[in-house]
Amino acid sequence: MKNSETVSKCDCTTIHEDVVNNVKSKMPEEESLIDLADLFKIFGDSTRVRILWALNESEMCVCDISALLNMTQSAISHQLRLLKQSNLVKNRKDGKVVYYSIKDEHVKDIFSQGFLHIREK
Amino acid sequence: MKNSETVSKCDCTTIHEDVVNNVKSKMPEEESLIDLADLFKIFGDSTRVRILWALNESEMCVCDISALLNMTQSAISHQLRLLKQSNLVKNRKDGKVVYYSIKDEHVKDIFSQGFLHIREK
DNA sequence: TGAACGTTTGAACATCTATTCATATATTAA
DNA sequence: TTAATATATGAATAGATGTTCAAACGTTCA
Repeated sequence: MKNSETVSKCDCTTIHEDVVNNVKSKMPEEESLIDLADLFKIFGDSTRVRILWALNESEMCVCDISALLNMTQSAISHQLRLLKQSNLVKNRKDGKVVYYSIKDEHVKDIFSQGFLHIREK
Repeated sequence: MKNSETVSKCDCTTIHEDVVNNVKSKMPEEESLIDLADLFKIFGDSTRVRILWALNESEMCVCDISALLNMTQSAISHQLRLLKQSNLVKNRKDGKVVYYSIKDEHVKDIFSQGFLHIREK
C-alpha cells in the first residue's frame, strides 16, 4: 500500500517539523528503498545464504547443493529460482545436469559487511 | 529445524562428492550463517530500511518518523523495537519524547553494498 | 490530583513465504 | 521405444511477519 496522500496515517502532532522536512528532502525515492529491501529480503533466509556461500566457493549442480545442505532438491530448486530472478546466480546446462554459480561479485562484500555488524556485540 | 543427521533429506545420488566435501569443509558454522540471515532479514523490509535511512540523516523521535513515513506511530514503534533488538538503533529519553538514532556505523556500508548490486541491471 | 501527550505493548488479522508433495519436463542410455 | 536420472514446477500447507486496534504506561503541566 502506498501513501495515498489524502489521509495522513500519522496520528500525532509533529514535534520537529524542521527535522522532518530536512530528512524528507534527503530521502531517496521510495522505489529505490523498496528495491533495496527486496534485495536484502533475498539474503534474509539461511537456506539462500548457505547456497550463496557455497556457490561462492565453487560452481555446483542442484544435486550437490541438496547433498551439501541436506535438503530436498525441490526446495533447493525453488530457492535457486529466486536467486536467479534476483540476478545473484546464473546457471549453465550440461546434459541433464544444471550447474549454478555466483553471478554478482558483490555477494561476497555484502556478506562481509553483514559480518562486521554481527561480530561486534 | 536442524539437520537431524539420522535421515538424509537429499533425495538424489551425489554427483560430485569431492566438490561437496571440499565446500562443506569451507562452510562457516551453521549458526553464523543463521545470524547473518537474521541480520539481513531486518534489512529486508522497506519500512525498516526507510527508518534506518532516515535515522542515518538525523536523530529523530517516534513521532517524527511517523510523520516522515506517513505511518502509524504504533507501527513505527513496533519496528523500532526490532531494530533496537538487532543493535542497529539506540534511543534516549527526554521527558515524554524518545529519540532514536543509529547505533551501528556499518548500516551505511551495508546500504552501499546493496545499491552496488541493484545499480547493475 | 487529573488531563494531555508521546510512547509502548499485546492480541488479532491478513498477508507472505519456505518447504513438501506429486507431477512434469528434459536428457541420456539401453 | 522405454527406463533412469536430474531438474523444474504448481498446489497445498504450516509458520512467520507487518500492521492495526485498543489499551496501558510514563511524563509533564495545570
